[in-house]
Amino acid sequence: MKPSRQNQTQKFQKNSGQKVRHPKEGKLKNEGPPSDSWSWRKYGQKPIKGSPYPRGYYRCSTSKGCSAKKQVERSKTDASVLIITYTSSHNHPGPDVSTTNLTQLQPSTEDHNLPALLPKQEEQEKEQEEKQGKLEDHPAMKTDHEDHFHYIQSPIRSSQNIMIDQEEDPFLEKTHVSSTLGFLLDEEPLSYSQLMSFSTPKSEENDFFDELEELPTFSSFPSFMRSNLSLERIPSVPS
DNA sequence: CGTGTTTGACCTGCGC
DNA sequence: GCGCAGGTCAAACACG
Repeated sequence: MKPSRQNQTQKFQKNSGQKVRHPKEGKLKNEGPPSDSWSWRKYGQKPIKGSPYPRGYYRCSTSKGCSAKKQVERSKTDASVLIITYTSSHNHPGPDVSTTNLTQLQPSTEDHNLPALLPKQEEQEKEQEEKQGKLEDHPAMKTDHEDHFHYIQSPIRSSQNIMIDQEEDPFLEKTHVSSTLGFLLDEEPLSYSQLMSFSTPKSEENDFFDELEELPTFSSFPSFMRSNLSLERIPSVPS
């Protein structure tokens, strides 16, 4: 039982009837569209210690019973980078993939597709990681054992690297796969086409995506990565 | 009308 | 045992 909370909430809400600001504008500007075609409902936002940017909490609203969640936060080092962490898997088929524009990606089953990342990008990404100092600790990816996997996307212009991190892998020592991974696993049918369309119309970026297309995509990706948690770094172009 | 966003408070877990 | 940080909830408001 937690009655007090409701009381407080009500109180605070009633007292501050002006808390509501610009829902859509704010969110779009800050975090940008969820790069996936699923429907996400924001249910919370919290400032993270050590990070100047708050972290947003989203829940899959595509299906009522879906427990998929995702956390969106900006990289403290690169404000232009969005780090999206997916938790839990969708227990329902993807949204209308055909309706959305994910014509390129088609998960074999209903699962997810993993974009691949070029070797070059890996190098760049590594550099970035070093800068951030966070990736250094986490090998690009380890085997996931539960339900979280991170899908990181870095600024296209700098280096679009996708890496999955399993910080929660006490069992698996950090396997340095960073050099081999190049994938983006994710349950969300999102493709680079989406990314590029939303963040960089430049030829350079296109080039990058172009390369991605040539990549062996996620074929080398174990399904474990797409299982549950993914971290994704999305280049959010600051205005 | 329905969906989604915003926001402060509350709850839980972890570290010291 | 206490404090801190992170994560979640629920009501009101805005937009399509």
